Amino acid sequence: MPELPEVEVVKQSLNLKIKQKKIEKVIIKNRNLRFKIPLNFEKVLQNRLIKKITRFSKYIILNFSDGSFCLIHLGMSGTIHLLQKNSLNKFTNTSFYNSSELPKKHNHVVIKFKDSKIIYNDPRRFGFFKFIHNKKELDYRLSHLGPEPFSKNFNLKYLMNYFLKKKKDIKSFLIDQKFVSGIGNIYASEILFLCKIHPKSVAMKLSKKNCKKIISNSRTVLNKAIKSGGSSIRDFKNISGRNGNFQKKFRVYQRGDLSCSRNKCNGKIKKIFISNRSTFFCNSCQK
DNA sequence: AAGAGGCCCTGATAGC
DNA sequence: TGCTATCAGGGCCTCT
Repeated sequence: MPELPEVEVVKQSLNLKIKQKKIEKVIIKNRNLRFKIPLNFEKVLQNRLIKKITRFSKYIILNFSDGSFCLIHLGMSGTIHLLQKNSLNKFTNTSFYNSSELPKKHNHVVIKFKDSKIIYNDPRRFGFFKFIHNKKELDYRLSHLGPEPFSKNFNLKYLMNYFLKKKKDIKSFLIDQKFVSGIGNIYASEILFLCKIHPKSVAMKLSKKNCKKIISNSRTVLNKAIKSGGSSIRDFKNISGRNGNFQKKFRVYQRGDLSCSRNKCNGKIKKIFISNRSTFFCNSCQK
């Protein structure tokens, strides 16, 4: 669920709240995330100063002052909550998420600072925390990822060349992080709707014009989503982004059987499965 | 090389 | 009421 825009919103919030803070203590309540958190993780992070928080694709990166990093992935259901000490020295939830109450279950990781702490909650445990020693190791860890949609490397030449012998459908490539990184299942459908391209279109058969559309609409959709604070779907009580409003602007995602919202289009939104992932498109204007 | 499929996990929901 | 089945999907893995 957290795709590039949601992760970007969390990153921005973290930069406002925990930049230049020193980690006083780390508490792991459950090590069994996507990758097992090693036993020395708490000690390794302790006393490190967070210089800044950056993001690549769907990864959040804590940049420490000594050149090391902590790589964080939210998986599908990961959320980060911030608690700050009030004047009575009690922690109050000033979360990045709407829920005024901290979730009771699945609070796996706690990182404490002098006056605040962040809590990582993840019911499905598809996310992870990983300590990275230096820039070289970070680059290696992320080296399998394709360019972000915003990158100048995500250009017409790159697409045309990449698609040369690709017989698979375009929708699968949009969510393939090796091709382009940051787009997930929700935004893939939204992007193709704006392009008027059918999700099952064979990649190698796409015209230059359509490749250009894919590039520009990927950027458009993700930028709009970031400006709307990301998308919040399904569990509105707990996972709803504080400013997450983009779900209200979905043109096709989760709109199966509804009429197409495009001007003068009489089509209907259809839901199909591509590689076991739900995919939404208009049966009239997406060719 | 490319593509298909499976697995990890919990919670919400549907159907009986 | 309580049971079971299905779906949600990001990343990584294996197999052909």
